[in-house]
Amino acid sequence: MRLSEGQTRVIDRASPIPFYYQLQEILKEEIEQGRWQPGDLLPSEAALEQRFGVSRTVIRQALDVLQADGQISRAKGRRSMVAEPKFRWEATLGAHSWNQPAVPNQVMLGRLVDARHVQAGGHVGRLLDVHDAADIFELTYTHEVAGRPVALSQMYLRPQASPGLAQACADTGELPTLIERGPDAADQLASRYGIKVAISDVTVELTQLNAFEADLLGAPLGSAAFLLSSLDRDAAQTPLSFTRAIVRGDQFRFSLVLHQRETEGPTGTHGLMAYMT
Amino acid sequence: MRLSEGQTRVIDRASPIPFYYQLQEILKEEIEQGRWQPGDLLPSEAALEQRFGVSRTVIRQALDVLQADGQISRAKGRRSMVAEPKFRWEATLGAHSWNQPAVPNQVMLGRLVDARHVQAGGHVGRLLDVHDAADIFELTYTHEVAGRPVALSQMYLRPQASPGLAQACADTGELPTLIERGPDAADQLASRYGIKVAISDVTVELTQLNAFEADLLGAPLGSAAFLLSSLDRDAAQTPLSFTRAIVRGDQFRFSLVLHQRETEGPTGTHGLMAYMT
DNA sequence: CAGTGGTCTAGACCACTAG
DNA sequence: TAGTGGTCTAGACCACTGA
Repeated sequence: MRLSEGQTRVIDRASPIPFYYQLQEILKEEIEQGRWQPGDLLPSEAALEQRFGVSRTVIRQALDVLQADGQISRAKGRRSMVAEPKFRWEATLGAHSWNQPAVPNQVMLGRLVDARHVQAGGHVGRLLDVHDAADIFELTYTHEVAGRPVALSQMYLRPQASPGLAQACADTGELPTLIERGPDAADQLASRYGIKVAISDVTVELTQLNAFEADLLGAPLGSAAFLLSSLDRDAAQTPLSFTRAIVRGDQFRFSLVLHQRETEGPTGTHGLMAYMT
Repeated sequence: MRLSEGQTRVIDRASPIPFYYQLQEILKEEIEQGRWQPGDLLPSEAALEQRFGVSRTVIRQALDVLQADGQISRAKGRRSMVAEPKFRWEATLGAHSWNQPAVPNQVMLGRLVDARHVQAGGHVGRLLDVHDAADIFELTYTHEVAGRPVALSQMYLRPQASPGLAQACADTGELPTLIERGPDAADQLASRYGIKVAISDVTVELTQLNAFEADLLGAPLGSAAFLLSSLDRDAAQTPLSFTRAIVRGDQFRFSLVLHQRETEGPTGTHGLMAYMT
């Protein structure tokens, strides 16, 4: 399957591999070989129909795969574009704790877009151990890097999370105005109300964007994303807050540096998978 | 949009929301409400065409979304089936190190399916700092839980990773036979050759299954998956091995318990997202 | 305005499953 | 063998983009 420069790979119509998958492989390879640079426009779907001699359905199935993989971005009325590489979020996990997380050379901006009371009923209320009639704070953030929206998070906060917060709520009956719209609302909670998280139970899974999420993130409906759920407790195991974050899978990857201890037991240590063996 | 029991939601043809997305929401809700249990067969695509009055294209777009989200499983010749819930992989991340990872109440079986020499050229060779002419070991594993294949990993190992391994290679010129086919190959490396990993650089991103991966995992081409890449180094920063693992996103989620230190700095502590703010 | 991608229809053929 | 999902074709209309 090795071809000299300039030659054009074609779809093998006798192959059992579906056309759309062969096509997706061909285009991915051409992108990786630099035929088009990030930001360049791909040929139109009609042009690809001509070049490969298949129907538009096949062209679009192939582009669907490339898009979900983060290789291209598409928008109505515009030709499809080769995407910028994914952002990378880094954290170092040493012998003691998390340390120096960052998106290198980039600033990730969190922006509070909504703050409100919600009824405690349902899943979140149960997790936070708040009975049905009571209120919970819901704080909605968007997160962007280099102007690109990459994530969306919703934090659900118990009014009883700290004495300071409970007092402020009792005084006003409202979400304390100290939680202002801005990038540092989470820090405000920690510094002004003394909310101390001791244990975070974080779950990472894959999902697809629903209409609300797709709209806020400017991404297509149904595209693949990370779903991070985190239940935070204090040292006495009392639940404080629950956070649900959606991170665009086509824009982001996570990177952890794990420092192993020499005194470890016999468990496998070759990468994360070893722990699953 | 609240309907009484037994009533059937229909597609709103005047809505700007695409038919396939409305349909996917309807079916997801019916699954979550228990209209069908895990293992039950959904109506056939033809029956859904009849019920909702849309073309098969729309039906299939909707089922694509549900499948990628892990809600249903599909197979040629058989009706689509409501899927079992995702597996959950757990680890506790304490003040000191990883601890007690597990798939609760389940055993995850790693099985070595292939072991061979490969040329060092390319990406992996550069990462492992091995020059082009030399060989690298490639160990391929599959991982399954409760009989369901959920992951696939390939470990690339430097022959120079430890004096013991280098000696064994010099003796035989082959992959030492001590690495036998079986679930404990990674442990063998640690215990028999004294390979000590000090630092693991793990990257987590989203990808889609290629033909090779889909075949080994018995999953559809192009379905969403986690891609874990791990570069493992010893205490002197010398690269030892590189592992690339594919974990089915429709079958798996990861769960971490983070124990925060009281002496932490001012960084936000409300869940993982706080580190991104 | 023409070009383009997003969505939808109505068909077709095939390989696979299960009765 | 009948039913089913996987793939593919050839059209259509729309909303949006950019010249």
